[in-house]
Amino acid sequence: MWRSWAALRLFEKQSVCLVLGQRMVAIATVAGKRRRVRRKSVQEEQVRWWEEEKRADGVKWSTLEHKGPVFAPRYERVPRNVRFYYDGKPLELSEETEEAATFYAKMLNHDYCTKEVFNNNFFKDFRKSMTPREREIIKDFRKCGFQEMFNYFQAESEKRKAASKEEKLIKKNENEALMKEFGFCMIDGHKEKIGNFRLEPPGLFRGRGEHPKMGMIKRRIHASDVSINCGKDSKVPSPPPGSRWKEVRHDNTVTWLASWIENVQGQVKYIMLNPSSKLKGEKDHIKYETARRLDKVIDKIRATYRDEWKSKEMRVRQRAVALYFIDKLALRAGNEKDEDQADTVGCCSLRVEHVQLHKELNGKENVVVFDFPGKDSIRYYNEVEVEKRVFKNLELFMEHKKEGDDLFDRLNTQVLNEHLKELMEGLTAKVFRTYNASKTLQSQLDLLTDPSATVPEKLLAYNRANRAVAILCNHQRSVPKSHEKSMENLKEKIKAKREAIEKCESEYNVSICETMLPHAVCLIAITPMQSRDEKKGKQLDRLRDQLKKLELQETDRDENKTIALGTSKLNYLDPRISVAWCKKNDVPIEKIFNKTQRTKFLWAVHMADENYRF
DNA sequence: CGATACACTTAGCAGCGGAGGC
DNA sequence: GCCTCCGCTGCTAAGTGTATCG
Repeated sequence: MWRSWAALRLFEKQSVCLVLGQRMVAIATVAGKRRRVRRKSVQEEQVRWWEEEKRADGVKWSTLEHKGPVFAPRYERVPRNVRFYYDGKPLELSEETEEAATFYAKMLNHDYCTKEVFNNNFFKDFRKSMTPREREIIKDFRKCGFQEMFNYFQAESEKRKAASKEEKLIKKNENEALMKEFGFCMIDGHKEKIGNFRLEPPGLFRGRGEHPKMGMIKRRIHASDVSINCGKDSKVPSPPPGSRWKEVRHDNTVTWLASWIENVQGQVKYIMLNPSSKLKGEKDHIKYETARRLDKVIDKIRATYRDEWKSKEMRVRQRAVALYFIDKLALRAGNEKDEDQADTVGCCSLRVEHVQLHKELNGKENVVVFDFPGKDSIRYYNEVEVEKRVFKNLELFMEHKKEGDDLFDRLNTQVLNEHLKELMEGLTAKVFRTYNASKTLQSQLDLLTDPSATVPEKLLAYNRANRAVAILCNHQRSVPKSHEKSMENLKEKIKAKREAIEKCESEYNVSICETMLPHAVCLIAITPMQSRDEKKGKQLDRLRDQLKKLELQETDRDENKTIALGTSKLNYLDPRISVAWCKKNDVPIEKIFNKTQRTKFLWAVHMADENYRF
């Protein structure tokens, strides 16, 4: 029934090996029948944490040992003939200044360099990095010439691409060696993959949207900036020769291995484990279990907030309307933000200019038009028909307010979350997003899956269900540069395939006619004739299959051009729903989860059978 | 009580490598 | 065998939410 169990098992093993960083040799015969997997060493498989007891509160691990982070490669000066120009003339720069100049030069063909804020911020920091003499000369950004440096880096990049196989292999091996040494840690006796074991290299800060700090220089991180977290009795990672860590601590109530403070925004950055790790997997599992608990009380919560639309207290009304938006539209909570960040909002931080009320719009009544920059400055635009009571409340909330005023002036995320905590243990605003996303996937799959369909058809159904979630969560992407072209190519291919089918059909008909010749003539030839027919018939079937697949691909790609499916798959959809769907519908899991996703969701593959329901 | 610090999840994008078409 | 293009992966910014501070 489940054809791919064997394949799935194999995948698990591969994933496990990947996680453990072991070498494995898989031998496959030509027929693919005798498949043996040999391990170099017998080591424990990945922790089956989902079969273990939960740990006492707050403590995240007992032992933790690692090698510390990998530092960014040190700066190498550009060749002497690659020069920075000022006012049309070459100008020799000190090492530090030159490095800063290369940050900008590398981005010369980027959109960022057309933005005034970016250029101003860069130039300000650029001047800070200069020697007094340089600062005396370089006073006007418009007189700076980065082109030669830019050309140099382009050429270097071309060179790298054109490198020989051997050179590339050497690079690859070096990388793997680094990964092997620094990419893993030992935690509670198990080897686990680290997520980001390299410190962020210096460069220019690339904020999203209209970020006031874009273009500022993100400085190089040294050992003296880095805090290390590891087990008390473990070997402390060694800093580069001649340097010391900022601090070494042994805090087992947190999950990070190293941290530093980034200079542009003053935020703490961390080195943490890969999503495949027990620590992350457990947390992920809990997240979905919380969302499932919400399912049990959601009717009551909805009834309550509808009731509260009528409350005497403005505070309660606002809370109830906000919660309705969060539930119905999957809006984010909307924490307050500082002035020195891009101006984006979520539910609680909506301002009056972000919503428009229409008694009637396009044949719908009581329409609220949302139009605001959300996370990552992605535009949220939605025309929503709402209950009359909500509409009336919004009119009330907006009374006597001007642009820039908060829509929900008696509400913030802390207040909202405190209220939610009363309704259900562990309930916060973001649980609604997880809940509605997973719930939507489940119901859409139920709706769209035809059990008798082919695998490609089922996959289209799955993608459409996934897409419904991505739309709900407003997971957008910019239309890929190559979209137009790739659609054309696909159409071309489809045309060609149709022609091939026509051709094949006519040939098939001819050969059918041939077999209808008088028996006597055919007797001797019957075997070859039949096989030729069979061959044609099979070819025709295959071509038709291919055509169908292409057509499905066309639909899928076009529907997907501005929608990103990955984010919801990775962060919002209970993977057990997908696993169960695959098992039930005989779709190989690798058709919907790539290798990374399978490693991250290994727990779900084990936990869910075909009857799992969210 | 509001501000700030901290920890951790969620997000889109760029660059790269390898599969698949010619 | 070469080239194109597409998906994967790494990167790091930008959110959420709780704890702690003053």
